[in-house]
Amino acid sequence: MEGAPLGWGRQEVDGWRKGPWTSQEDKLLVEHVRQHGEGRWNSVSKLTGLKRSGKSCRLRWVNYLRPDLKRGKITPQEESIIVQLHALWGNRWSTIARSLPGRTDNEIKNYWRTHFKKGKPSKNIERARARFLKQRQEMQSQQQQQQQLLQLAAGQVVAKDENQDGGGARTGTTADEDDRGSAVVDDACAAPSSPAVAAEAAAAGHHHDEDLIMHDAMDFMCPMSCALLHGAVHQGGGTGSCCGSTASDEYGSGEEDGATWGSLWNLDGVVVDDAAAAVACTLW
DNA sequence: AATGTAGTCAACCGCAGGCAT
DNA sequence: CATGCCTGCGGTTGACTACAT
Repeated sequence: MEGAPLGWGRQEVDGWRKGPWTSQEDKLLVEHVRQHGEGRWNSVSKLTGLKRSGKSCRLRWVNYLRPDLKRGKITPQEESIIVQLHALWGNRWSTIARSLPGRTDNEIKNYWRTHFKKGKPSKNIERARARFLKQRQEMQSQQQQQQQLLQLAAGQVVAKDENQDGGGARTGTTADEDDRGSAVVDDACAAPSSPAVAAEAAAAGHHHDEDLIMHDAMDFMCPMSCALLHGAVHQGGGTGSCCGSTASDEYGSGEEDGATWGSLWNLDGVVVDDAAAAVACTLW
């Protein structure tokens, strides 16, 4: 803290430039990525003459230069998503960022720190969070009930099957499926949107835990996600009224929100693959 | 108008995991 | 199998800006 200015005051350390990037450096980096693509960051300095470490180049690209970055303030909708996903995933900023196209983990991290870390969250956020937790609780108890019913039903089916030729009835599957409770949901999900995708996911094991988490998240966000997903997944179907409410019911003005959510949940995103989309809708 | 304070953003650091050798 | 390198992630820091006093 004494002597020479710390941090960005230092212009060069061990031959590497540090501190704020100049537009010239940005240019070089952008040009490099355009020619060689992302990755191999350590070769950037060799190929471009840029006196920046690979790490620094990557960071600059990811957080600032990437063309698909969304500029501007975090919207209330994005804020809600951040809160919900943070409740689920904690400080896994990059994971959260994947659910917010155009936003970087750094941005989200900063946003969280400044808005929620020490201060009190906005009313909007508190409401969102409370609702999320409540619904999650309700869903869990519902699933438990469902499970019990299924177990009862399974018992009956098994009894019947003893007389018939099994036929691979779903309800007669192994205990490990039953104890997950979500097996039924998964199965139901596969039907409406993309059986192939869902089947593939199921076959691959497909991060089952994360899927469950996504069930929760999508469950909560259903008012928004369903409307969109019906548009996106069942393209043109348009009758997506799986929920009582619409995206705009609770989250502000309709058209604008629709657009926002459209971009938020665009299908390039990691989160809303077909299977997850189906999950969200079947839950409602 | 000047100063202090809080908020925001960009960038760095250290660590961990994955992959090639 | 061990080692080293590269990449990605989360935490932290410092500069800048906006707002309040």
